[in-house]
Amino acid sequence: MGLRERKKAQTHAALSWAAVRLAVERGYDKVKVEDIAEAAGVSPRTFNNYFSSKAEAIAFRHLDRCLRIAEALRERPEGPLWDAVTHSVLRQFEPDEEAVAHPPATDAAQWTAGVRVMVEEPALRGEMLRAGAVTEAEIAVAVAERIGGDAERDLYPHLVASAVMGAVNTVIAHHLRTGPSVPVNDLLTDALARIGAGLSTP
Amino acid sequence: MGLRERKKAQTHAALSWAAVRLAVERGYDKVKVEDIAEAAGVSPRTFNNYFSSKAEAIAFRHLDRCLRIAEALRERPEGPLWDAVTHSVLRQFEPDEEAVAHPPATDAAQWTAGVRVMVEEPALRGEMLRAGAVTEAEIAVAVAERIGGDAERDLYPHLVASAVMGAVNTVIAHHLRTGPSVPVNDLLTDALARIGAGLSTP
DNA sequence: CTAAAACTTGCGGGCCCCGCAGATTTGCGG
DNA sequence: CCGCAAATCTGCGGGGCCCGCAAGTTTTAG
Repeated sequence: MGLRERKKAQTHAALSWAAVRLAVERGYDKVKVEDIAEAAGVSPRTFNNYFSSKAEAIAFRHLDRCLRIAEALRERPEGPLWDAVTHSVLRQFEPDEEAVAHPPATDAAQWTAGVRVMVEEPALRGEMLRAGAVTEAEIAVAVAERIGGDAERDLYPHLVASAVMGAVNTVIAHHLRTGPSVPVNDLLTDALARIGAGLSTP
Repeated sequence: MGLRERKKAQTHAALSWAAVRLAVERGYDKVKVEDIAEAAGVSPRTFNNYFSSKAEAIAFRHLDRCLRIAEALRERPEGPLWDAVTHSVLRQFEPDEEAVAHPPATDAAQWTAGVRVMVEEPALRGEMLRAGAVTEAEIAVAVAERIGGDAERDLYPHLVASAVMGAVNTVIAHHLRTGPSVPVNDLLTDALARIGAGLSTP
């Protein structure tokens, strides 16, 4: 990868992390695109060369994490489908090197509180759901590859993908509602097992 | 219901139907809020008293249809859960009296083509997914009521709701992709049966 | 009939997002 | 090391969206 692409990736990341941090700290609509651009060290105009909206910049962190599920699924083409799915999902909920490096500067409680408020923002919810939908399409393709189907014509891969993302989203929401009394991993494992029970390969 | 509320409901419907019709005919970003307001016979300012964004006005038709699923589910508290779910979903895909009355003026093929283009619009996708999420919450409450659980604390109702909406969304997407070669009802019945198999009451 | 409550509308303003064109930086052979 | 072509950054300008506010108008209730 040349210097050019590396710089681009850096700016991309810097912008999205800055967007998340500021929105969590101050609240979504008290952050101007100008602020995000400044925090990332680029001009306001450049912001929109990287993201087509403020919400997209924030949701990009979510998209990035979700897409790794599909990626992990591709890298694990052996074994039963639902084992691979469960493993691929769980892996994305381990502590992340990049995550701990980027958005510190607040204690955990205050941070989660800020996140809870932020994800209520309608524009943001829509954008995050869209990220989930993009991921779903990727997972569907990965599943189709694995079982030798066609993501264009068959319903089954999309059904699986939808079930997976549904379980993930539901568990995340449940976790944000009820707090960390039950480990996320256990919830995910349980949810995926239930959902997967009805979706054995046709 | 007083005159006041009836007029409000009328304006609400007029605005959303006009928004859909214009967006399908001309394309999302060639429709200005001003146009929608004019088509519904109100001032541009009034539009935003009813909807907080252009996308929301269009997606409202989708939201309305989806919410009827939860409503139907409540009205059918007897029998096995998944029978009731399947029945409630299928009912919303019958021809609709209001639907045939409002957006005519084009042949079916051209209309679906327009819809296909429209739903690609990112802002709109997000808003429609958000409508699905709102519905999901409603369904979760309905399911919790039915099985005597608590939508606030239990995961299961949300898991069911997510699975239902996932199946519905997936089937709709599949139908838009592949055309009307297979009846939607059959796809829905099949998808719900598969999904439901893993989610019998815990 | 009258007063309060609810709704509509125009105005003003802030912000977002994008097209365009000129300056700047990077990649690549010579 | 040089200089050119391509990619990128930036400022400017503008269209459009959305909302608060303060009349003006309609509906409701007593």
